[in-house]
Parts: sequence; structure tokens; C-alpha cells
Amino acid sequence: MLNHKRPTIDDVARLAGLSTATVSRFINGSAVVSAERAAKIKAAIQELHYTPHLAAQMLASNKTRAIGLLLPTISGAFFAPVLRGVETRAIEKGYSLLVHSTQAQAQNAAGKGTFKKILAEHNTDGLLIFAASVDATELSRLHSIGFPVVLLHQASPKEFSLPAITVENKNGVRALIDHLIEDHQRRRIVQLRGPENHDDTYWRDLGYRQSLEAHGIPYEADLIETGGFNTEQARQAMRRILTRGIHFDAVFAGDDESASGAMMALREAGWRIPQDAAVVGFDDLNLAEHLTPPLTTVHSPIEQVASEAVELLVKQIGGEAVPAETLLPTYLVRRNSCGCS
Amino acid sequence: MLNHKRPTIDDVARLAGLSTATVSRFINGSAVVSAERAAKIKAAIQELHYTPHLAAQMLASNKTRAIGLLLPTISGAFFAPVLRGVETRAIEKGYSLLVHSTQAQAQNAAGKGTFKKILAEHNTDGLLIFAASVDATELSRLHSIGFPVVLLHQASPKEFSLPAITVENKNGVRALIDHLIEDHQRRRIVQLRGPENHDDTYWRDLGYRQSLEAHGIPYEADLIETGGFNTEQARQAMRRILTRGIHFDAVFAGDDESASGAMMALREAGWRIPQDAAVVGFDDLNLAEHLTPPLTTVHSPIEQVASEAVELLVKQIGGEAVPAETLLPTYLVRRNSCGCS
DNA sequence: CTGTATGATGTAAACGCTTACAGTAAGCGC
DNA sequence: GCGCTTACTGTAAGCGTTTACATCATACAG
Repeated sequence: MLNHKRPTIDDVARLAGLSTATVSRFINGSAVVSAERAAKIKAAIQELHYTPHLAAQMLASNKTRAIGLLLPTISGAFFAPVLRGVETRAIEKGYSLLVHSTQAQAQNAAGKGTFKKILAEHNTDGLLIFAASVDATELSRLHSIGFPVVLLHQASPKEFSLPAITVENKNGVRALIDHLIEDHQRRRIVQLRGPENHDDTYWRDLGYRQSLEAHGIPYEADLIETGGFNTEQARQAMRRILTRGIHFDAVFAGDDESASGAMMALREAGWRIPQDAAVVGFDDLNLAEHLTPPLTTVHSPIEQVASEAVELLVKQIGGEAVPAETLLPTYLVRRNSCGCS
Repeated sequence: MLNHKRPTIDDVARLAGLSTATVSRFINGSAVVSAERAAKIKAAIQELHYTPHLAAQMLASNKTRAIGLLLPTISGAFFAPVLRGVETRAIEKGYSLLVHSTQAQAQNAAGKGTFKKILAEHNTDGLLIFAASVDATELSRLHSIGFPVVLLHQASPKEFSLPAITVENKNGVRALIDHLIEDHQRRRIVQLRGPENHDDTYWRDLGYRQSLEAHGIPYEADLIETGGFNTEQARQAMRRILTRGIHFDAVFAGDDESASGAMMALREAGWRIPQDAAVVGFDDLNLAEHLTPPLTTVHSPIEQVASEAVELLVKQIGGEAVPAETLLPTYLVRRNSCGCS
């Protein structure tokens, strides 16, 4: 395929009149090399356009200098910040990034287990696992072989402990619903829940319940639907709610993308936001600010979760201990969709 | 780090009472192995939980089974479909995906050239290069060594030919502006241009000019600003336009994200869309439909470009010839922001 | 029965690097 | 001058695969 046979470390060593060991040490900075020879090596590398063969480095050093990111699916506005956070920090730490969406794989005939072959042990030094992308069995296996792993937006299984990082879902939602109740006198608040296999769903629901309870408002099953953290699903969920003909004066959409869907459904039905119903989300994605009216939501440091996760992973790879659970703070962002001005 | 020393192909061979060559052939299906021994090998692999060491395979076979995706930056709603398209098709083809944002790298002290080390020749079998992520020198080098490359949303340099794939920018914009002029009688149409180093910018501008010209409308520099294919930049660009106090009755925002920013600026200034000014975008991202009013735009098959690009790359890797230029069709999507109902 | 394909398997040499180990030269205290 | 560090540098043995080549049955034509 390639025209030129690529230069190897031997070529560089020969041209510089030195041994491969010295060249290797210079390249990796793994030992001091005299200035004079360093210059020669540098020149030789330049001249030959030499780049180390990573596979060879991996094989010899038994390190891949790569981390894997496992996602359930790549879609929605949510994953851009995740990816950006992971990528930036990974590069910074000198790792390259292998991305794998487990959903694409599941649809594929090659099918389940593929990701193991592609990402697992041999190919990465560690794995970043996003909520709902890997099943418990596999997690358990990874844990049992002591493979470095960090869970994102997902709690560690009870049976064993894997470091997990996510945001303050419960308190964030608590503040959000409190605001709706206390500052805008809303009492019948629809909740569009996220996917059932998602930990964020659980905690957000808990925050919702706690806020209601604190204000003496009963939890009503009629006001609950599944929005799936997804615009289209949320839109349909909202339509179902509307069909029920029940009274409500606010909607907590689960996340911002769902809020967008909920708004559409409401508007289709002629509702005014926030007069007829306040709508609030969670995440504070870029789009939140651009909705009409601008969305009141909870700011979630998604990108920071991602880069912090890389940090934790790299620490683990280096053999350091890391906290079992990391929770990044969230805070309420008041815009207009709740009735604030 | 890992508890168990992992089994090698030798272990498998020993357990099965065969040679490593036979095991290797069985694993890769690179030659026929008698049914009897195949069974033995399979059993041995199972028993040992053997998985091939990819670095070793790469080194020995000189293939990585990985492709690299180079992006200028990972942000905005635009990259999610790109990534999804690439990822899905890559897996399908049996390749893993290395993602690298060249901007993150540029900011990094380690600095320029890093990506070469991480992604280039040795680590991937081919590269997908998104507009503006790699400079001409590097492209030229890749071309000169015959390394498989596909350019996305970027034309091939004139000096040499690299396969490129993008969408019908010019005709798409042409249809869009024609619509504004012919169906909505707009004649003073602001254009928010994309980044200057971006080919899409050039072609979209050309479509804009051609449409004006065809309708006998002069091209006015006053109506042009740089939106940078970016919400915030576009918002500010729009504000500058408003400050000029010039008359206009429509805005072609360059892309959908810019359209969102333009809408915000217009609304801030008390303009009604589309009555006071029509606003149109390009791409037809998810968000287009969710803006208020829903955005008239040009549908661009972003995900398809991405997956087609993988297809082209894999063909090249396999030694097949591929077309120098691929243009995927776009079409006008009329929603309300232009005045349609 | 010999000669020759044919098919399945084994042997061992790469692949390009890292790194343990073994020098070697220079500096220093005495 | 001697021995002991200190500071580099070189030699060569892996790392776990693939694969060209050799080998060895077996089958089949003549």
C-alpha cells in the first residue's frame, strides 16, 4: 500500500551513529541522554520523518497509551460535551481515545461481545463506561481482573465497587422543583422520566419526590410519563399527558432535550409557556438557552464529569487509588420557561 | 496491574497439542484447519479465556484494523451525527475508531504534530479528515506516502488528488435563496459566512451569489458578516448587522447553529421572525425543527456523508480505487422561519 | 510402483520496539 | 594512583503474533 517502507528506530540509530537503546531512551525520555547525542537523534528523526510504531511500543512495553470510551449510543446534544471533555483530557494526559458505541454493535450481526475484542484489555489501558452501555456480567469480569474502569453517570454495582462519577442529580432537581413550587406556586408538576436503566433517572425522580413531599404535595402517578431523555420520545409522552385531559401547571421534562420535545407538544396544543405551564429541564445544554422561551434548568457540568473521569482513570492506570464515588455539583439556572423574567 | 498473566497463543497451542501457526490460522481463518483440530483449538481458547493481543497482531501483520477521525473541534450539534455515522459504519466494517480533535492538541503544550504521533500511519490503516483539521503540508505528506485518506467537507488540494466527500452546498443554498426571493419576495438578504478556511463556506457563498445574480439583485458587502457556523459568533455577528442600521428582510445564517444565534439576536432587538426578517439555515440538524419558529433550512445528509466516507476509506485500504469527489444531494426543507406556514 | 499434485501442519524468522544487564569513561576523595 | 561513584551508552533478549517455507501424508494418474 505505502510507497516507502517506513523508517524504524534502527534506521534512526544508524543515521545518528548510536544504539537503538539510546534512541529509545531519548524518545521516551526514560533516561538522560547527553545533549550532543540528543541533537543528533533529533536531526536523524527529522531527516527520516520517523515516527515510532505504536504497536511495537505497545507490545514491548505492555502499555497501550489508549483509553476506551463506551457509549450506549452517540446521539443528542448530550454526547458532544462528553466527548469533548474526554478527548481533551485524554490527549493532555498523552492517551489516545478509542470510541465505541455499544448500541451500534448490538444491532450489528457480528453482535454482542464485539466490543470486548475491540476495546477490552489488550487494546486500552482502561475503560470509561457510560451509563447503560455495558451489562453487569461484563462489569463484573472487568472488576475481577482488576482492569481500570470508571463509570460515568452510573452508580457502581452493589456486589463490588467500581469508581463512579456523576452529577448531583437529586439536589439539583430538588432545587428546581422547589423553585417551581415556592417561587411560582406550581403544584401539579408533570415529570417525564428518563430511561429506566439509567441511574440519573432514579436520582432525579427522588429529588422530585422529596421536593413534593417537603411541600406536602402528593406524588401522583397520573402526572408521570417516560420521556427517555430524548426529544421525540418526550414529545410523544407529553402528547399522551395532554390526551389524559388532567390538570397540570408545570412540566419537569427529565432533561433539556426532553424539555424541547415537551415544549413542542405543548405549543402544538396551544398552551403558552410559562403562563399555562412552566417547563423546566436538566443539564443546561447549549440548546437550553436557545429555546423559546429560554429554558430554566439545572446546570450540569457534563464536560467536567468527562474530563474528571479521564483523570480518575489515568490515576488508576498509574496504580493510584481513587475515590469510589465522585459527585459534581449542579445548580439552578433560572431563565424564562419557569415564569422568571 | 492485572491479576492474571494473560494467556498467549502459545498457551493455546500447547493445550491443544498443536503449533501456533495452526492456531493462528484458525483464529484468522487464513487457511483451512481440519475440523477435528479446530474443535480442539476452540476448546483450548474457551478454557484459557484467550484473546489475541492486538498490538502483537498489528506488529506482525502490519495492519491496525483501526481508522482515525480527525476533527478540528468537537462541539456543536454538528459532530454528533458525524461521529455516529463514522462509528457505526466503522464497526460494521470491523474497524475500531480513534478520535482526535486537532484543536485540543493545538492548545496543548505538547502542541502541534501530536496527532501525527497518535494517529498517523502506524496507528491506523487510514484517516478521515474533517475540514480544517489538518494543514496542507501534512495532507501532502500523507498523499506522498500513499496513505489512505478521505476528506470530509473539504475539497482536495489542487496540487494532488485526495478523495473528498461533501454535500451539495451550492445547489442547496441556491434553492434556499431562490425560495426566499421567489416565494417570499425577499431581496435584501443578510449572509452570515462560515469560517474562512472551510470549503463549505465557499460553496455556500457561491450559491448565495448565483441566486442573487439570477434574480438581478446586487451582492452587497454590507449584508455580509462572519457567523462562523457557530451560535455565539452568529449572535454577535447579527448584532453587528443590526447596529449598522441597514435595511434587510432575510437572513441566511450559514448553518443551523448560526441561525439559532441569529434568531436570538433578532429577537433581542424586537424583530419578529419571519415577518420582519425571514431566517434560514443549512444542515437540518435536529435543533432546526425545535427552534421557534421552526427553521427553514437545507437538509444535509451529514451522517450519510460520514458513513460513506468510511466506506471509501475502507475501499482504499483494501487497495480499491475510489472516486476523487463524492457529492451527496441536499434538499430544501420548508418550515416556518421563512414565512411558509 | 513411481512420480506428482494436493492439503494440512509445523518451524522459525521476522515485525519494531523496550529494557535488564553489562559495560565504559570521567570525576572525586584519599 | 586506586577504588568508588556517577552518568551515560551499548548489547541483546524478549513482547505475542503472522507467514514464507519446509515437511509430510495422502491420493491419484500412468
